[in-house]
Amino acid sequence: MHNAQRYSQAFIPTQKEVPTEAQIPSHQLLVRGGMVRQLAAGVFSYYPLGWRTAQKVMNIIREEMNAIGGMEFHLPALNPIEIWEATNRVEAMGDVMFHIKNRPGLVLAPTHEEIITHHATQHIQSYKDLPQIWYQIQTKFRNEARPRSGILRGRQFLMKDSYSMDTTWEGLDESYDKHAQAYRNIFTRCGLKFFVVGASSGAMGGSKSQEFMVESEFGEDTCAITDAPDGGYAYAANIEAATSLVEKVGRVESNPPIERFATPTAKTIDELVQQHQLIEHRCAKSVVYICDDKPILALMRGNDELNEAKLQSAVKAAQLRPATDDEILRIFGAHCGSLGPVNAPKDLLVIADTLLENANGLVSGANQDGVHFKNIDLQRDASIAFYADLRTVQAGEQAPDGSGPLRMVKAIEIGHIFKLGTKYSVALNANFLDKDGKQQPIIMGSYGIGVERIIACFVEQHHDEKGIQWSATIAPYHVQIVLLGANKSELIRATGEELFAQLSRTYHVLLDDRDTTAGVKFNDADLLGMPVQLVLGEKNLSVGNVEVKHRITGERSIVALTDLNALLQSLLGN
RNA sequence: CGGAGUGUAGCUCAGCCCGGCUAGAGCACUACGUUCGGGACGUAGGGGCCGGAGGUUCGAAUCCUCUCACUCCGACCA
Repeated sequence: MHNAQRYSQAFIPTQKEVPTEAQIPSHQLLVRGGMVRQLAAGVFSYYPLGWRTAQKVMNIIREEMNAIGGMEFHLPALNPIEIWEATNRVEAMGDVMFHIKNRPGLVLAPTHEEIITHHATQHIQSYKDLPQIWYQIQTKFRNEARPRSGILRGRQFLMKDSYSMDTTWEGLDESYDKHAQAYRNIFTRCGLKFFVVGASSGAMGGSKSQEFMVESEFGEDTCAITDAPDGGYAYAANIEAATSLVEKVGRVESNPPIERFATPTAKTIDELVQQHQLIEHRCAKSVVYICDDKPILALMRGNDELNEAKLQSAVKAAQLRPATDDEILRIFGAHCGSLGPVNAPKDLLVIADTLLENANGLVSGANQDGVHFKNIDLQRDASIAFYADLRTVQAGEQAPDGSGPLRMVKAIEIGHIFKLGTKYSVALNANFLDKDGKQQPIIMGSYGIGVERIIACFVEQHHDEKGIQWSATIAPYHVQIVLLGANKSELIRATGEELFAQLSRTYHVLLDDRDTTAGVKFNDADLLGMPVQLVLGEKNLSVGNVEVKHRITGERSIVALTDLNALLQSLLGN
């Protein structure tokens, strides 16, 4: 990478106006700083400054991947469709996969599990060939229905993905853990504040998976987190998995027999509570879902919200959806305001949230319009197939590890690690001979990082009203030298040249030698956001001093030229 | 893919309802001069198929139809 750049010869098209298509700060600043430019929806050109940062991020990734034994590949974006058909993913991807119109046998690769596995099939023969970690940092193509948020969600994007291949499940665990640590190193070196959550593996197949997340109001996932005293995160979980410490409803001492009562105008829990002076937590709400074509009644505490993902894993359903009003009427003979676990249809699966475990003294619908039961004892009066955690946690509840009240935040996924298992190796016959001469499928893992998301998330986390505040690790340049009145002062010109030459031996330096006013240069410097600005002006320089501005803290100090190197070292950590 | 909105100069926008001289402003750009430590000022300039196609009309940036693109909300999201 070129270490020394004169601004007067560079292509850095900055602009004052915020582009209308850019809606979020990172997108706005990257465009205003002349780093990226949108070409079409979800498609971006990287201009030289933006590309430098992208390359620095990719180099950090590369170093950390190499450190865990990764081998870098360069794989084709054009893929034969047959390979994707072998794993059924043409169908699974559906519209997300780009197909080539005038060459129907080819598709654009949305990821590379198939291609990697294909090459493994060709070359991996023996357990002696394993383990391997293969990775690539390349452009992927996904026909997103709605690209948005600048480079956060595009139709073509830079992604690092790696694939581990092991002979044993223990080996997979090791490869997975290596990646988990490498990812922490990568995001930390890039200067991101992030957290890790467990995740469902979704359509990828496989078992364990974790997502690396960055808190952002522009995120597409919701997570429950608690803050740690050190400024990091203590507890973190996707809302689909998050739990909290909430007291169970439990049992009350007096346990009279079940009793019907009329509730003609109570259709909701709130109305029920209000009209009949009940305790909300002792009302049991019935929610009906159709899970793989079978109806299921899920019993929730009061106004607790059911989480579909939790329900799905509790009943191990491939598909599920809320039952329609018609279906409910047909199944229960009552409308949805009056459903309950007592006298439920015979073959109906009834499950309940763990907060209701063995509770009594409950109120719930009687499966007859306008009628509820009170004094329900779930042990005595209902037949609950099993209890499971089904409820969505609420902000303010205590985290399960006791680390404080939960905050609900939006988050952006910047990395994802999976234990894939043998899905792809089996489908594509990627086998090896073990020590006993037996053929076994390779045990795989798959690990992705969104390169551009790192950049966008970094800018989201590190900017002010003037511009970006790069960390030294991924800044396009470390130092921006601002020459003031160089056309009038030989001293400034000469000193500038000298510093430029000298500093670029150690740092990446941008020399603002343009013939323009100080204000323009200062504002561009703040917008571009190099961590250190060196301001060379007549007054300071005439007594052997320069001004050093630390972009991140905004701190300025006047130092003697002779002390400059020491200060730069402390600011840039080099 | 459903709903909403926007397309006029490199960028941000006005003009459109209510059709009418050569289509405007600010920023940016060019030249000259004055400025020169926080987006300076003056003077003079260059730059437009008013997203595209069709229609209505004596006349369309403006009205109608179709189409394309982009943005937002939703659905979707390894």
